[in-house]
Parts: sequence; structure tokens; C-alpha cells
Amino acid sequence: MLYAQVAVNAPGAGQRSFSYLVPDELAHRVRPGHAVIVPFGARSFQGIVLQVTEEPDYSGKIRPIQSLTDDASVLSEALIGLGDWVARRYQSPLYAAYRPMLPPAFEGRQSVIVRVTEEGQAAADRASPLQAEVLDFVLMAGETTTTAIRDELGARAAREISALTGRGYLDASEVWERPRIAPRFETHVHAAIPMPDLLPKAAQLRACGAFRQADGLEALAANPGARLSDLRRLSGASRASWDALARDGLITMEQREARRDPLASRAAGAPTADRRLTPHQTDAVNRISASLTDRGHAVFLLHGVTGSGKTEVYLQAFRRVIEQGKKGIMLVPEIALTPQTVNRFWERYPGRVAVLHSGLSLREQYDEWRSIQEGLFDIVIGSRRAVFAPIPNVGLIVVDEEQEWTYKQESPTPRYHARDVAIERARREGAVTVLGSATPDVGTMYAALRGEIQLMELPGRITVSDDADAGAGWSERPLADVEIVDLREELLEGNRSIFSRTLRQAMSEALSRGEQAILFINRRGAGHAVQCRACGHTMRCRRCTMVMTFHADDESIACHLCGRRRRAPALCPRCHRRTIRTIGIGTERVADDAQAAFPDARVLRWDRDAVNEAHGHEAILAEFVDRRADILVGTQMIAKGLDLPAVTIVGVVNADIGLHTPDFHASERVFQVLCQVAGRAGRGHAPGRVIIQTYEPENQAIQAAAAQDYQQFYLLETQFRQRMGYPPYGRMARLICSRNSLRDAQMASEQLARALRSEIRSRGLMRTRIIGPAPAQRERLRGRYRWQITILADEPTEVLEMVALPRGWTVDVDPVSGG
DNA sequence: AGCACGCCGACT
DNA sequence: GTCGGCGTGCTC
Repeated sequence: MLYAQVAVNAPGAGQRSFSYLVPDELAHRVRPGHAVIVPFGARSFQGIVLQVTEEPDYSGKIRPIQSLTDDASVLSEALIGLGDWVARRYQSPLYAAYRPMLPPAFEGRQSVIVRVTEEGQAAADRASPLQAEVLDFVLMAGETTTTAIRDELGARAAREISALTGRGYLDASEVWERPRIAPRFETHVHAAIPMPDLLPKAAQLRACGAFRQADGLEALAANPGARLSDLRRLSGASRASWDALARDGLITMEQREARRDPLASRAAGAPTADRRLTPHQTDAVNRISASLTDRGHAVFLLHGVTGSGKTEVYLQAFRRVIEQGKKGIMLVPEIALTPQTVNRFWERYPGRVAVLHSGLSLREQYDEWRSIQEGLFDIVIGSRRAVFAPIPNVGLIVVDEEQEWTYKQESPTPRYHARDVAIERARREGAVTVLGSATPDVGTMYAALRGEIQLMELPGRITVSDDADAGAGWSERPLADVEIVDLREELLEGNRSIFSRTLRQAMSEALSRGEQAILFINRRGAGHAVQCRACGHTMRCRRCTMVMTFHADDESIACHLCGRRRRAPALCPRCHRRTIRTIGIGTERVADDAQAAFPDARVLRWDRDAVNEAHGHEAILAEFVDRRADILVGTQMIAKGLDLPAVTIVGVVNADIGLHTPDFHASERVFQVLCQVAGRAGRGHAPGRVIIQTYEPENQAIQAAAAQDYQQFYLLETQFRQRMGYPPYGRMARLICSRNSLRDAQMASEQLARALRSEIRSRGLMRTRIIGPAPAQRERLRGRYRWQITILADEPTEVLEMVALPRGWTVDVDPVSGG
């Protein structure tokens, strides 16, 4: 007898796998990685076979697997092991850990088919009016589904179904609807007789009066192996004629899987040549390459400022990987914001790069996934989920801008960090990981300084010359010149504008030279909170208690957490005076003020709102790159890896925003984003200038960013982290409980905190701390109250496994934001 | 989803 | 004492 260990997609299946009997008729087909349907409690669910054994792993009753949904394996052995690690590390349900690895649209829908029984046909008078209505409906339809009953007769009627099945009046059976996206096949036609015989045979058929078949054979002679649909269009021969040709043994038809290639529209020209490397780049490529060959896994941190040539190192490292017959994964923080990186990969390796992202249609995602699994691509580029790409034979995983928090999945579970998963996956598959950053995550640098990660520095910025006469080469460029402007002094001297005199003058000089400027704000939305100047009341979301943001375009206020939107009030709801104003600054306000200050300049706004309304990222970006705008106003998005040579001035409108959020990463984030923004200036031949405006010029994160001094920041920040016991000096896990009432949330979290503390005391764990309970950073979310407990420990997972987590709690291991 | 189990208050 | 409501945990 064969038994299968299955990860079941059922709520409450938890972190365990379940044993099932493999029915004899499936014995030779069920393998690890296959998708199955299994009974679980009263219903059946989809599952993934993790292991097939001869002995059961469970002593209770074992039920058989119901069916196999796909003959192809959806998960490799390596990914099965990785999913187990993800579930443990991030305390997620087992099946959930596999979900990001599965093909798009994998999960089918269960539907229940109902039929009226003989008993039910005679029972109309014994049922309630509502039940009789249901019976009538089902009887009329002959056979229907519970969803159809709900749609036609309403939810109340649908609730009667179980009563009716219980009394034997209805017969219910479950079916699994095929996943909406199944592989699409298309028919290709081949000649079954020698090619030179085709045309004579066609003439012969024509002589017998089979004109259509003759036309078909002629078309086939000109296009051997073509798709049936194309041949039908070319020849005019119907499907019946082709079937006749096949029946007579003149042709054969082959079913081939049809694919749509999302990159197909891009011209596949000759690949671009590798650029000449600096000595530091050469050294980096060689070190990566050397560890590829010795099969041991290695992790590198490639530390270099923006413009130091990290991408070229990745590109040439991938070449070494491909030369060894292996493949690679390239992770980027957000695919829509890094079109230039994607293009460089595509141009260097035309036709061999797959792109995985949510912008594709489901069908495209599915096709891409299948092609990757079959090994048709050498490199997969994508955002965090691509770390789970079904690529066989991984040799290298690159995590570009590894400090970005978009690599952390916040919800739904599994709340994984793609950088850490990348390292683990590479370790399991004997591959190399390269983390790249200008401002590495404090934890990554800490690991590098401890020798767990090999550090490679790319000092300086380089300019690549593609001048053919001079030969492709490079030269060093200075970093931008950064200065801090104290906004308090501006205010004292009567300047109430958002532009300091320094920034205004620098911008006007740059614009008069025909250069471009960027204005950066560390947040999105129009003029921020809405506040009454008379009584100080601020408009907050009733469900989330978040400050609501004013949007000038439709005079509305919106909660950026739950999306609730309403008209901006004209009167203060508290004191009923007409003294409502917006406070803070948003992109709209900055764009308006910039336009007023520089009336001749063309101002362009780039933030999530502008992108959603008008055109896509690439369109807005192209407008600026093509010099159809002079000033670009934007949020974090403009800080990402854009190459904008004509920008010579970058103004940070208010560097303080974000410094005071209740999250231990606050300084690190401000430092990182300021460094990134500073890197935008002077990427061309003209020198760049960065002006950071702040009310807090003595802040050390701002000073370190202005000095572009990573080391200074690192030393400062690690002192703080060590003093507080924050990561990387120990790891963190956050537990959040969400309840309908404040009292429940508070009581539940106090109870759990007590249980955890007593557990820790009785085991004598000295290096484990429980912080809280406290209201979560977002105390109210979607109408529920949220409280949190924070665990600091060397291995928070161990602490979590000591106490069974009650219902209604979520766990975030290695959180990157405050609850 | 549907069932078993245990806890608590209302009744015989 | 028993009955039953309901919250909680379990389903290979």
C-alpha cells in the first residue's frame, strides 16, 4: 500500500501535513509535487503531495485521495523542502507556504451540484414555503449548483439546502471546477507521406473532386508543421476536410501547448555586448563565478552607490551561470518601477528572459510559469514572488536593492522576506546569492561584518562611454554635492514658502541652463491631514482612526488604510467654524507651488495617484526622460533606480517626515530614501546638487545621508539597536490580535502575554523578551480593534511554538513595519 | 462546513 | 441531578 503526505488547502489544516491512502488506480501516477483533491472533514479540498511512502505516518483512520487534478508535477522536490522551511520560519499554514510557488490560477473552485431525490419529489407539502421554492427550482433545472440557487433565490433560500439534504429530499455532490486557466492546446499539422509526394497527391485528389482536401495539402506543402487554424485560413479547407486527410493517413495532427509570450512585442535584435568592467567589477564577477563552480553555496553583498555598476556585474555573473548550464533568478523591488533594469536584461539576453509580475493577464502569467518550469528561459526577473519561480537547476539568485521593504510580504500569510527566502533556497539548491545595495539593510551589513556574508565593495560612480572610436570604457564621476538647509531659519526670516531661498535659487539656475530638477516628498497624497485651525480637530477615519488625506482634485478626504473616501467638510465637525485647512504637504501642493514659483517650467507629478488616473509608470517616466517636462514632483517612487542624466538638482522638500513613526526602522528608512534620492542627481555629465530641507538639521540620520556616509550611519544605528536589543541583535516577531471590541482585544493580548512570560520564566530563557501588549500602530482597522505583543528572541519561532496561538491572532516574523 | 466536547445557566 | 446553548477545536 502506498501513502501520501499531503499539504491540504483547508482552513484549520495548520502547519501539519495529512496522510492519505493512494488508491490502486492512481498508484503509478501520484508523485511528490502533484496536485490532488482529498477529503477533509465534511468536505474535500485541494492539496499538494509532499511525499509518497510505503508506511503510513498516522495511526488513526486514513482516507483515500479522491482524485488527481493535474498529471504534471506542480512543485519540484527542492521547492517542497523550501515550503516546509517557509511555514516554520514564518509560522504560516503549510499549504499557504506553497501557495506563492504554485502556477497562477491554480486553485480551483469547489461547487456543489444538487438534484431532487424521489423522496423529495413527493415531499413538497411537508416542506416550508421557502424550502418548497428551493425544491421547485431544483426540479425545474433538473440539476443545479448551490451558487445558482443563491444567485436566483437569495442567501436565505440557499441556507435551506442543508436542511433539505439532511432530510433526504435533495442529493448533493461536490465537484471541482477546473482552474480557470488550463493549458491551451493548438493543433499542428504534419505530412504523413514524404514531402515531395504532397503536391502530386493534391492533384490526384483534385481530379477526384476533393477540391478542399487538395487545397489543404497544397497549403501544407508550403507550410509544413503549421497550426491547423492558420492552414484552414490559408486553404479554406474546413475542419472536416482536414479530418478526412488525417483519416486517409495523409497527414498527422499534433496537439501542442499554445503559449503567449509577454515580451514577444519587444524586438529581439542582436544582443548587446558586455561592457568593459572596472577592476572592482571584474573582481566581483570573478568571485561570484568562482563560487558557482565549487557547488558550495555562498552569499555575497555587493555594496556600491547608485551608478557604481552593480547591474553590469549581475549581467555578467548570469553569463557565467548560463555557461555552466544553470539558470538564475533576478529579484527587483517592484517591476513597474524598474523598466530600465528589465530592458537591460532583455537586450543582453534576448528571448532568454522571463518576466513574472502581476501586470500580466492570468493567461500570460500561467504560460510564463509553465515555460519557466520547462526550462525554456535562462533568467527569471520578477518581484518578491519570483523567488519561488519553478526554475530548474538554479545557479544564482540576485536580490537587487536588497534593503527594500517591498521584499517583505505583509499579507496574506506567508509573511515571508524574499531576500531571506532567496538565501535559504540557494543554500538548499547549491546556488549563489548576490545581494546588491547602495545602502544595505543594517541586518545584512551586520551579517557581512560577522563573516556570514562575503562583502564586495564597488567604490565610486562610473560613467560608461559607448563611444566606438574611444572603445567602450569607463571613467569615475564625483558624487552629487549635498547640503542641508534649516527650515527653522527660513521661517524666522519670514520665508513661509515650501522652498528655501537656497533651493529656489538652485532650481532657477538649473532650469535656466535647460537642466531638469526633481522635488521629492517622503509621502503621497495632496496636502495631508485636514485640521481645524481654530480648535485643532483633525479629520480621522472612523474605522481605522487614521488621519484622512485631502485630495484637491475632487475635494474629498480619503483614508489611505481602508480606502474610505468622503467629501471634505466645509465646517469643522467639532466647533462648526469655517477654519478647516490642510496641514503638511503632498505632491499636489508641491507641484502647484513649483508651478507658481517657476511659471515657465513644465511640472510633472509622479505618484501612485497620478499613475492610476492618467497613464502608466512608463508613460510618465518617458515624458520626463524625453525632456517634455522640467520639474518632476514625486514620492518614494522617484527614488528607485532611474537613470536620469539631465537632472542636476534634487530638492528634498521635508526630510523629517517619517522620522518619528513608532517603528525601530524609522531612521534607517529615512537614511536609505535620502541616499537614494541624492543618487538621482548628476548622473550625466553635469555635476549634481542635492538640497535637503529639514526642521531638524542636527538629526544624525539626516546628517549621515547628507554626507552619503553609510559607515557613519551604520555605527550609529547599530549602537541604538544593540542598546535596545532590536534586530540584528536578536530577532523580532509581532503578534497581533484583532477583535470586535477594544476590551476583548486588550484582554486577549494581556492573557497571551502572561502565558508567554510564564512559559519563558519556567524555561529560564534569559535572552527572550516579551514587549507589550500595546495597541497596534493601526489600532483600528476595518472596524476592528487591534492589539499587539512583540517578541524579541534569538529564535522567535521557538517561543511561538511553546504556546498554541488562539484564534484571531496573526504572526509576523521579522516584521518590517509597525503593525 | 459540520461534528464532538466542555463549560455554564435554567430547569425538573 | 439533567438538558441544551454556545464557543472552541478538529478534520489524515
